[in-house]
Amino acid sequence: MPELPEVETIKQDLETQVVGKEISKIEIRLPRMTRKHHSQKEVQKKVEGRTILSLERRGKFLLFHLDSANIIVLHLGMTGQLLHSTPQSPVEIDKYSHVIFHLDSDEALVFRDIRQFGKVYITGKTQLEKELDLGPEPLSPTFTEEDLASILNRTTKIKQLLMDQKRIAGIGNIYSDEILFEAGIHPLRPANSLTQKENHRLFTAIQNVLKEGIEFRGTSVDTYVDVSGRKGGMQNRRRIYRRTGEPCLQCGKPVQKIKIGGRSTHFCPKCQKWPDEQD
DNA sequence: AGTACGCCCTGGCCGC
DNA sequence: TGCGGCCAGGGCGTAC
Repeated sequence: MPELPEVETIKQDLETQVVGKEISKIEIRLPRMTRKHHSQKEVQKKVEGRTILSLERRGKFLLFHLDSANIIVLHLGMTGQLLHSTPQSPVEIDKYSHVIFHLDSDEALVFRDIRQFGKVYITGKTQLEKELDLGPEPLSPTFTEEDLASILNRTTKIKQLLMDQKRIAGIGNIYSDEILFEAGIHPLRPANSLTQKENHRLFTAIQNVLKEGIEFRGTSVDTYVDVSGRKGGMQNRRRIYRRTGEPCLQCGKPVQKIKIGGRSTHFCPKCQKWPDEQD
């Protein structure tokens, strides 16, 4: 599942490879991937012949700023991949290759997505933020511990809150489990029950875990690969996610799995306690 | 308004 | 070998 570190890795790689290049043609092989409010022709008209001026990541979204008032918005969903095809290493087009951006000099960006939860659409600069409707960027220098405290001011379970894109952008199921383990906070805790000390630990864990994810080029626990088709390295540094039954790396107790809001949640029952159980 | 939940989609895995 | 059933889950629409 591409979350903030995976999308950031893709963005940084692509920046050096496609900025300044022209999109000669967009090939939409599965029209439902461009759902939203656009016809295929409308998308083609707004994209074809345009140059990619810059890339940006916002939460789990990858944004292509064009030399017009428009922006290509891309979300990789659960199983999405964005592969850079070059004449030296061409990408094979298969039944999961749903959208292809053809670039100058026989290059292309291939949007592959097995489960089709991803999407790509065009929007204008002025309505971008309103359409994305995202909370603050956790790795932004302007994001403070006080900002986090104000986000936590509600009864929602902390795990669900960390995954709520409207409250804080970019954290999904893998990194929320990793962050809560790192902070020593039980995933079922009401967000507003965290002490100031725990709030501080959570803030630090968010920064550290996400930065580590970027440093190790993302988590390839499912289908995630970078623009060259290579796996990340963060799955080997996972401390809790999908380690059900395995010993906790801190205390040795078996890692437990529960469902929260329909999502599998992994935690250590000893290291992630409720406050009144703490010694 | 804020929260909860079913649904979309497909491959992989398990048991019979 | 084949097949039904279940699991994985981000975000969106709908219901309360």
